[in-house]
Amino acid sequence: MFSPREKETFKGAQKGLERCSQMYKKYFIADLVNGLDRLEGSTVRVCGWLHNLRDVGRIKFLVVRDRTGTIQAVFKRGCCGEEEFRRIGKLRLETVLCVEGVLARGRTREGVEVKGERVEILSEPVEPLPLEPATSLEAGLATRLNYRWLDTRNPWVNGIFRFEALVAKAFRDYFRERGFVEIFTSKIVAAGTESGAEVFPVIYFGREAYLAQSPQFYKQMAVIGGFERVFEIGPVFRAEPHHTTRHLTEYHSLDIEMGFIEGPEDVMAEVEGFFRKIKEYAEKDPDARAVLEQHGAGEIRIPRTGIPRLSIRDAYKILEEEYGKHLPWGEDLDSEAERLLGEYASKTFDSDFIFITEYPWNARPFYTMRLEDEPDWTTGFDLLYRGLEVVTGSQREHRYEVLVSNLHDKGLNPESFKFYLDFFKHGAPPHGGAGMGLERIVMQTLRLNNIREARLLPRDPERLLP
RNA sequence: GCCGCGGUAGUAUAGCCUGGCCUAGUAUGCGGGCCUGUCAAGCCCGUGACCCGGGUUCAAAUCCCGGCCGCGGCGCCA
Repeated sequence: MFSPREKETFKGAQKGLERCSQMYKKYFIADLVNGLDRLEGSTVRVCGWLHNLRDVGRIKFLVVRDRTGTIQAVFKRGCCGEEEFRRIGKLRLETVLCVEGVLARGRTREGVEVKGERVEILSEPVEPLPLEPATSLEAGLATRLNYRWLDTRNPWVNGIFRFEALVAKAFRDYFRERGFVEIFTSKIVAAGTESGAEVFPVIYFGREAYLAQSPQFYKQMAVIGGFERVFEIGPVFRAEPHHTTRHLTEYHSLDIEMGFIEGPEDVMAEVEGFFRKIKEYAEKDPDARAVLEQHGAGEIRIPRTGIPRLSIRDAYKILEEEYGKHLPWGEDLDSEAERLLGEYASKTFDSDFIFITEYPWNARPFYTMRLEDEPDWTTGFDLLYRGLEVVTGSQREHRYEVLVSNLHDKGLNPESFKFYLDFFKHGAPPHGGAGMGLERIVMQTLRLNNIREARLLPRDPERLLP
């Protein structure tokens, strides 16, 4: 804890707080840095957080930070009253303030500085900082998450979420362009989507309900309901007690579902188009480029000829022959196998991505369409991104009788899926779709080592706050 | 859920194996002082910690047990 003296000092700090005379912030710091030619010599107002303070006696340097960058303000003795000047040297880090002064060329990293004339304090910390944004990456992730509002002031951290927003935009833009309609489905549901997976129960006016673990059934309903092609960005909830670097109990799913397809290849083509869109945006958008650079992420590699496709049966062979890893025929891939196949794609195809297709029936949910002549195998596919599963999709079974028999085949009772089966009774086009993990895409693109980094407020089996 | 490792000032760490020399070291932050161009500024002074509970022992940060939390692996998944 903080010493009583420290606390006492901070209590006093609130006195003498100035009223803010002018709230609107006209320029971001990057605007000033980039607009030097136009703005040099004019009086500007820089608002943000006090990132650093270097007091060299009769000259004081304030580094002010906002979302877009940092800028140095210089205060020399005589710039303002003696008392004011003294007070500037005593400012605490992360004080929210506005500096007024003349924008000038300067011997700084940015090549710009503000000849400070006045400091307006908008808000001061009331206790010593538990985490310093400038160096928050030196702290453990748990500590950083406990003080996320300080952590996200760090540009490296903030960049993750600006990039995440761009991925979401790429998703919306791409699928709208492709004729998909955005839908918003309920997250309070009466039954779990896929048998076996853990759900969070909620009490719904005295009845048992669950948080949706996937919009799967509803996006299919929307296709059948005449929308033909739909997409959704929404939270999904999984009550699995994972302790790994790639699982969350709540994450954002990017879902698509499309009608009138010939096969799973039509879905894969759209998924691939979306990842090309991310690549395009990441390379075009200056902020995204800066974030990728700052994270040392490197380029997103998608072969010109297309993302390679590999049937899981061929994958078994490659794992056996190239890596000496044996998986029983018809088993799902484990995480090591996914990592190895990612490596294989990188080395063989110079690709960060590889589609694994025709997953075995016993590893896929009942609504997956099986291959016509090989019912032990399905139209189900995964997309591995740098060795991690980021997308799962398939053609769905749209024939009512086949769905019922598939349920039986899985040992499930069609009665408990009646509400879903009813969708298929009145004309359902052949369709398919995919679900993608937003945080996983961001994690892989920026090469983060824990998915919690890619989630503003992560939830895991232990963490429920902040 | 199972398995492994861990928990020391606000933060990050040293010390733990081999109990006593720990009045718990270091860096940074925080508080005070000096300094006319710093840019992870520098220098001086100060402040502040052994996760919780039980046990072993003359003696526990150190050894043992339980709990909570953290990091990671597995299963499962996006």
